[in-house]
Amino acid sequence: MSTHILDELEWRGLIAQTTDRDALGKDLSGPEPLTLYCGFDPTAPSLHAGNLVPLLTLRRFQQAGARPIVLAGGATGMIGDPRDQGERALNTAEVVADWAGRIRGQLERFVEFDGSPTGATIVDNLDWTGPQSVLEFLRDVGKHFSVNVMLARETVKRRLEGEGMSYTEFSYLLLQSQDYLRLYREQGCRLQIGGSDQWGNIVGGVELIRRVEGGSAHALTTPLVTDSAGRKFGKSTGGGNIWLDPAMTSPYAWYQYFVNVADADVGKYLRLFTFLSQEEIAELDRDVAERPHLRAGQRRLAEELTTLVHGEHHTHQVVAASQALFGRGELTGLDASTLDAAMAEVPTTAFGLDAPPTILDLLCDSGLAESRSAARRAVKEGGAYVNNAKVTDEEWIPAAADLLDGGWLVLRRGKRNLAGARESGR
RNA sequence: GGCAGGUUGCCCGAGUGGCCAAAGGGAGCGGACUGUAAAUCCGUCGGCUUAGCCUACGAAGGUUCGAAUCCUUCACCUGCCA
Repeated sequence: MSTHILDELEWRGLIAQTTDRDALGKDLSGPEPLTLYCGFDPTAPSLHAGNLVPLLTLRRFQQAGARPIVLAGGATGMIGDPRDQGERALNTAEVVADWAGRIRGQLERFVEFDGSPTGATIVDNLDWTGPQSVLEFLRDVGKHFSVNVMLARETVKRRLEGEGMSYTEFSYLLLQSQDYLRLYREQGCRLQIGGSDQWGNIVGGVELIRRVEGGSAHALTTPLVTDSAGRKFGKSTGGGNIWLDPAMTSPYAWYQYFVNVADADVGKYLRLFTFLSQEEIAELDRDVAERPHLRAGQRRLAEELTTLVHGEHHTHQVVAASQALFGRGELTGLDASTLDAAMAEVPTTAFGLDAPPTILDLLCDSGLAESRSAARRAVKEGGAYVNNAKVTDEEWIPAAADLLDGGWLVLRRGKRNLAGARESGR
């Protein structure tokens, strides 16, 4: 099984680069489970869909008999990995700590902590980086890095050609390299994986391990996922990232994002993000090619990913909600419990009929519109609906007769952005 | 430390005294067409108590009836020189 993991990953399109592949394959099929790690920096309060690529790869390795370590970057998140868009604004220690805690909670859900030889471990690099003194760091780690080599790195070169970069960000490589060295020493970690933008940082650790310990460690990166139009995966909905945190991206919105994946991308995404077998995926590929209007691939992809992130219960609710609410059919036939369940998956707001809100208020309060101007625009453009009926008057207010079972109004902006508003009496 | 150039809306980028909430492009959003797809087309795209007002062109002052545009100081970036 474990000898095939690399072939499996290759088939799924999950390998961007690796260090000596044969050596890695050999280590993976040794008698002991290979220990590997992947780090995630808290640059936001939640992981986003793109983070799933390396994270699920970690899980695939675990299923293939390796032992995963997930690392929350409480320390590295304070510094910021250099990126092309320019110098990052530093977040306060409190914010980073808070985010690191949230992300840690999310990370824990994707690998098994069963205490077995392949049971996962979770660590935070702040635990060892925090207490370290600058002098220790400079002597023990810094001494092994050549500035000449660091300057030759692609990200660094691009930044130097542009707006430059601070010493702080320049040092990021050393921190991540040190993490790898630590885990190599203390946990026998021999492989680090990450997104393809992490290649340089990972290899930095590989070289540090060779210099300091004379040991050999591996690097493997997953590709940056883009859609067929070249857009970064997970970025195109709602003007930003789609997040794992259900408070930031509702399970319904999450499901809808995947249901809407373009035909040209479904096959690729099924390989990258699901644990379906090659046979199952081949069959879905055929369905997409022969009966595209059924969207079988998209539906399966959306279901798999919703279950993975939000659990089976939410998947059922979200699928039911989509069927109940999406058809543009009559909503008056739905009973209160169906509506309650559907509305639990989307943002909601409450109101009272004694002081009825206008359509603008409802759109804003429910989060369907970011501002009153945006709400006005939605109405003007014919993209605002209540109970599947288009609302064209900015002054529209709900009447008792508009309420569905359970006191609900189903609000919609555009084709697929849903929210609920509930009459709360009083 | 000196000299030169730069800092514009989510991003890129035009704009050198009024016609500038700021050209153009991209992204986003809404609509049409479809299959909740792609491509294409149309519209929209700072905020608000929306025929009006407020906030905005690195920051703070100043000149002017009027400033993104002129002046001063500051901050940051880039390049050349030391």
